[in-house]
Amino acid sequence: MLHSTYKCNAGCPVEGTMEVIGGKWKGVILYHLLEKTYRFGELKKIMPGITQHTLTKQLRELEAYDIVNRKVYAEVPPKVEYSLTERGKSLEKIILMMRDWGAANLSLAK
Amino acid sequence: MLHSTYKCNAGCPVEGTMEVIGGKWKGVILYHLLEKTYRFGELKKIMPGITQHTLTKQLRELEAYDIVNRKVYAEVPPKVEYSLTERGKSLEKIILMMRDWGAANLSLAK
DNA sequence: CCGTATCCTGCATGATACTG
DNA sequence: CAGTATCATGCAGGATACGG
Repeated sequence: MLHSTYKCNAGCPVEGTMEVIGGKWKGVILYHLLEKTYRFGELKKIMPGITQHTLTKQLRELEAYDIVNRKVYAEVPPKVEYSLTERGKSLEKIILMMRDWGAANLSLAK
Repeated sequence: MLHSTYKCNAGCPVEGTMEVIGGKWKGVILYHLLEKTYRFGELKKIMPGITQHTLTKQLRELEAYDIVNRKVYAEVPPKVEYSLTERGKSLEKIILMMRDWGAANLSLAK
């Protein structure tokens, strides 16, 4: 979700943040990682709709922005854990507010 | 930005909010409307990168979510003003936090 | 001035299969 | 288990032209 061809104006920081957390699944990923560290397979399990390919990509992008930390254990079978970096944790309020707003304003329940 | 085929889980409200404000320009639009009411042409002017087509579409989507209000003046030449609804204003904190986070964490300056 | 109508394109996301 | 490699696709967003 990179919009490199941006005519910058006063609203830019807002859009910049959108680019970081604006992927289709990034909000959910961050929301889960807020709670605890997760292994790759666990994330896949709690987000049944996402494919392996896409999950990997979104995690890599979050990693590139220094939002999530990727810890690889040199074991067999492999084990990879994802957690929030300090910068990632600084998004907590935003994520939680988005959750609350969504819960209050959208009829996602059923 | 509708993802109708969603496997819902705990993170859903977050994603729901993302769908509402997650368009490429919606963040900026909302950020500007936070400040004051704008006419269509004014919005276009302060967001030089967006096309008329896309601006119209994003505004219509925000309108559909009851985030912005569209007021048409029966004049010649036509005059259309966009403002935030109450629901739109309730997003203010989120938008401002996104702005602050972006300003603090991204090197968009210059 | 504020749109809508067409047409087009890139890229985010997905499906599927294979590997260290 | 946690990925890459390929290939496919839908749709958000853009270019352009026209209309009330």
